[in-house]
Amino acid sequence: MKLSTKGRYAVMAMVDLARHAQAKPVSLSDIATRQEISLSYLEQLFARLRRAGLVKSVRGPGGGYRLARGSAETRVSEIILAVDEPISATRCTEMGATGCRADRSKCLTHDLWEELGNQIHMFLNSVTLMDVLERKLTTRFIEAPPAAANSDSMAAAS
Amino acid sequence: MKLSTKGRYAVMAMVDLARHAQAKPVSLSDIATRQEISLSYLEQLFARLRRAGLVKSVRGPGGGYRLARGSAETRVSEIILAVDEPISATRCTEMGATGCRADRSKCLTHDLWEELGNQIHMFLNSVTLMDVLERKLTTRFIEAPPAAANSDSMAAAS
DNA sequence: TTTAAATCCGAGCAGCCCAGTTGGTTTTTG
DNA sequence: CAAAAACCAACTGGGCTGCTCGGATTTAAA
Repeated sequence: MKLSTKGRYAVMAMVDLARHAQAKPVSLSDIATRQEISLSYLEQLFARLRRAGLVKSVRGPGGGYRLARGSAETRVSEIILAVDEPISATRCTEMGATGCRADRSKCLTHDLWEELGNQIHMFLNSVTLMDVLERKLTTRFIEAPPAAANSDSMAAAS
Repeated sequence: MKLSTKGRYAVMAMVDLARHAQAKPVSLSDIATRQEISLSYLEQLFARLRRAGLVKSVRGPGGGYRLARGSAETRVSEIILAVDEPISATRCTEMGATGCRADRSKCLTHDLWEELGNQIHMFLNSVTLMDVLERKLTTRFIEAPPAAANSDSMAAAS
């Protein structure tokens, strides 16, 4: 889960697409002007989205893009995974299955990043385009600070 | 919450520091060789960590760094905030308080990124250095996929 | 049938940040 | 004094991002 601005642009565009979905497909130039993203950049993003099966294209004048599935069936996580390179975090980069597990001293933080990645993915996977449109963001995660609530850090100095 | 590899290096180093904490302070060159991070880069990171009040330095031979607080009182979120530039996400960049709220059409995704940022921060804020050392990662978040469990996406194509 | 709207495609490019290097200076122990 | 360490500032190569340019293909409308 890469989580760069590139993915954000893609999500913005897809939300825009879902919002303006009608009988006619939506052209990229419309999205470009509405979202203030360069047309050519959008083209590159939608090339990936199409290959990932998230949108369908209609060529020729009056053409454009449509969601391949419904807005309630398209998850934000899919969009980001489609446009961002996979890139496995954690430094102990894919050196085989157990490569990093071998010497634990170097990868003490391995589990941490893995778990963080899971958290992010599960959150984004729980949000659909429709959720974003209707601003129904699932705040069903995390209820209260675990223990010894530190309020907001940045306190104790010297 | 920037969440780059830079922050990961800092956390790796801090975990290493917490692990090898004894009577004597830990030198950066020790951490550098153990974690395979360049010494000078570590110096830059620890300069920030020191300014943030997370570590204390001891100069001269036999010197090094110590955690300013205990490993159970140092949260991962603090480390990342210390080394990464703040950088406000969401494109509608800090144009005043209500700047982005003004035209909602452009910032349909605003709430999404904000909520995602909250999720990440809350997770990292719930993990201390001691938690990482003892591999007690709080899996107290998220219990089950919300609804219509889609297992793992990447399925439906044409 | 021509025209033009749109998707498609590939190459290239300026700017930024990351991770690291270099070359010091200061402090402090032995 | 010598050496170990923290400190400090400037610079650099490479990679990614967001974008531009110049096309080509498809196809609806005129």
